Amino acid sequence: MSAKKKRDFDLKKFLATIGEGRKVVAFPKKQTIFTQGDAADSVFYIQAGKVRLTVLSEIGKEATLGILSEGEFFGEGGLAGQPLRMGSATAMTDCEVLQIDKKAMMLALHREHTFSDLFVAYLLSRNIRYEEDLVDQLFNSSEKRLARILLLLAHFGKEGVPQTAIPKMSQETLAEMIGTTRSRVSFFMNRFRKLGFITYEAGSGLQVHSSLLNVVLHD
Amino acid sequence: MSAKKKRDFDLKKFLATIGEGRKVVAFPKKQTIFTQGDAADSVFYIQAGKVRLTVLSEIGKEATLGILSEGEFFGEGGLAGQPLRMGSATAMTDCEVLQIDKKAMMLALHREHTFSDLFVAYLLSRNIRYEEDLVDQLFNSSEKRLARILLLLAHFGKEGVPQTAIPKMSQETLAEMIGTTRSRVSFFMNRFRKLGFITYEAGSGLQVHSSLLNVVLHD
DNA sequence: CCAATTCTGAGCAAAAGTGAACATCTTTGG
DNA sequence: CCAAAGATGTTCACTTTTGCTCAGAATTGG
Repeated sequence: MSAKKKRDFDLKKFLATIGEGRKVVAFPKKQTIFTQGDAADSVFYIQAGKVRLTVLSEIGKEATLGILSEGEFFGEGGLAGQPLRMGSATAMTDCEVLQIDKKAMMLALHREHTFSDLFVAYLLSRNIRYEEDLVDQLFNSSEKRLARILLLLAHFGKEGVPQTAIPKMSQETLAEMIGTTRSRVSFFMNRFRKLGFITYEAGSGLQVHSSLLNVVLHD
Repeated sequence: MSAKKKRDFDLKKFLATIGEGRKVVAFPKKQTIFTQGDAADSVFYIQAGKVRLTVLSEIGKEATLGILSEGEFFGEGGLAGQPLRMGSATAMTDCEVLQIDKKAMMLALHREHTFSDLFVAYLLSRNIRYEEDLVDQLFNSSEKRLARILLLLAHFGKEGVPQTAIPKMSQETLAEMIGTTRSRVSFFMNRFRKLGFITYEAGSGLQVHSSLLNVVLHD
């Protein structure tokens, strides 16, 4: 999308000028970037790779709040005054992230119009996504929620293209994202496969046939 | 809260200087402020009253996404490029809201550091709330979700004070907020009452005994 | 004040979802 | 290559939730 391209360009250009208070960090796949309870004194910006955000409940159940890609921020709660991380961030693939000190970030936001405009745009889009996720939870059954997540994952990064490949992730993770159990996910995945909405052989990549799977959502 | 006081003060002062492209509008209780599908060409800021945000599903089911009070923005989706309202906003009480044209809002954000800082702070806090709502949906049973919403509503506007009065609202609305049915809400409300966690006689105001109700959340 | 509307409390059968177990398959790291 | 760890497909006894329906308050608007 051209809007996204532009954002990336401007952001990278600008972020490079922050100077003090920022650093590029690489995380290998599966590495923890921060953990629930850590001090929240910096913000992250993904330059490459995918990051998974999770939360642990009091009784040790895990939920996945989102999977973020290149060009997205995370860990911004600290800017709003949250002293501690409310969840954890893990690298799903090898990642390169820009870590920006809270103080430097706030200065940059205050100093540079363009940057602040872009950050506002990012926050707005994030708001919209959370709102949609919430609406999905309020309205839909777990079967529909699974269908929706698969469709969203399939469109990852692509624009217009009827992209169908889905980032490798376990049924357990899918279950955590839609708030149900793994056995339920397995059940629906097999149903979708039998109906021809998705394709996969154990282990091989997952392919989503968007136009077909859409049927589930609007049944 | 002093942070909130400060924000209100600064915002009001600043918002007054926008001049063109803004106007104060009064809505009587129950009046619609905008409807899902309307053009999204302005943003609102609540000066007084409470506003309810709802979404209608394809099959006509309604969900309540939030109840906002003085000092909060809504309808900001348009700033992110959404051409139409994705939900509806209704005055729950008599309201006075500031309606700001999208264009004027964007100019103001771009022009005035302080304003942009405050708006970013608002968006961050909204993000956090949505995230919490989503986590709540992913983790908790409808009984716990109801307990949480009651606790949140009880703390409306007050700070520190063990406030217990809850804005008048039907069980139907509560059901819409937590994504369950009214009869379920009725069932749990009676349970909470029998256990002494809340107090209400049909029709009279609802009182929440926070410390007791908290037990439900952490059972 | 009354009629109409809206809210509430209940009950119940049917549907959806849970949690745990167990037997395969796959992947991964020596 | 093999053993261990991780995923997946399935089953099953329970729980929870839904979707009704009904009848009795309570509220609201003339």
